[in-house]
Amino acid sequence: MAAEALLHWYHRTKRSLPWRGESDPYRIWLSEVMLQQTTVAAVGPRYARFLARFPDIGALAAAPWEAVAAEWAGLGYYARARNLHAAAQAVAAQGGFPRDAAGLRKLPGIGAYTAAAVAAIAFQEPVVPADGNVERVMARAFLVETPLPGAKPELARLAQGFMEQPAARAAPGDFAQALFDLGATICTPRNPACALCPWMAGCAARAAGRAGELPRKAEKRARGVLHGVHFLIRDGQGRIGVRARPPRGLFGGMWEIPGTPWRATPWPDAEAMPHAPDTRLNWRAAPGEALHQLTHRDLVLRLFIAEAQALPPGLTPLTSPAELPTVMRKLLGLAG
DNA sequence: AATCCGGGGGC
DNA sequence: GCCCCAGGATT
Repeated sequence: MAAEALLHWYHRTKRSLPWRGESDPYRIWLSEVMLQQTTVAAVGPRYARFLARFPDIGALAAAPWEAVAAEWAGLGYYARARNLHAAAQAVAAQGGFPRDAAGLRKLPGIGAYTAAAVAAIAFQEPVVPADGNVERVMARAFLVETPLPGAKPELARLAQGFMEQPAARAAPGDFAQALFDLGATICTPRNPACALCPWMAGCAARAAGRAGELPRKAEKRARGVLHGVHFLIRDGQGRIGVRARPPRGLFGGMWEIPGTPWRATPWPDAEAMPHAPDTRLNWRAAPGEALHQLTHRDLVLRLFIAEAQALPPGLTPLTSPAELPTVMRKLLGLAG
């Protein structure tokens, strides 16, 4: 496979994306973090909105956590926001971004992939970031039968091997993004459009008629169920009370409607009620349940509602439902 | 190496 | 319903 053929295809067909053509490492880094396990379509509007609110690394470093959390709400994987904030403060204290992948890798929230992506795209370091797209392209091009995630090191080595070609080494950022585009538009997980692929002639999986079967993946475990009961308090002004979740774990550091812990067995009302912020209020059950699917869990949440003159101590009035993670907005929907 | 950590879109 | 997404941290 010739790097030059891929680059030629890229320059002819590349997607127009908001972070393409940026050279500011802050903007490249932000796009890479937002795109972790998150689709291009979902990131697009959030990327612009985040930059409008935090236009540079100094603004992000100086912002309070609550502002960052509010901006990230709904995007998922909230540890990304916490690490983004911490990394911004570290970078600001250092006077700027580390200029190579090894230095970037030390920042919170930056792993092997993101370090390589930022180094290649922002600093033209001759490294190839191996994301899901790149792994898929390599598994097919070289007919790698080892299932993921075990095959990751081998696929990353195969990808890095392209940097031996002068055309790739001359444009590491374009080469990385060309691989992303190839995986996203041609070498797709299902029904790859091999006839349009610039690497069709050299692709081993294509020759074997097996492109659609690769990469192989280890079998996944079954999902579990978690049950919870939450308590919505409205004060005299119609405001609702929220509290911050612990900084680590599910929805870490995000606002939540107070409630029971989440556990595998359902909560009977009598057992849940002591977890109400004020057990003396007149709690009534909202109809139905909020169902929310996570990667490894199904959440089943019920809701009780009460009115109070003032919010109990420990609760904060919610400024806007948009500052809640999606699961909490779903729960709020039960209140009608 | 396995598990945890969100939400959305495609099929 | 299942799969996947410009993955990282923790154990």
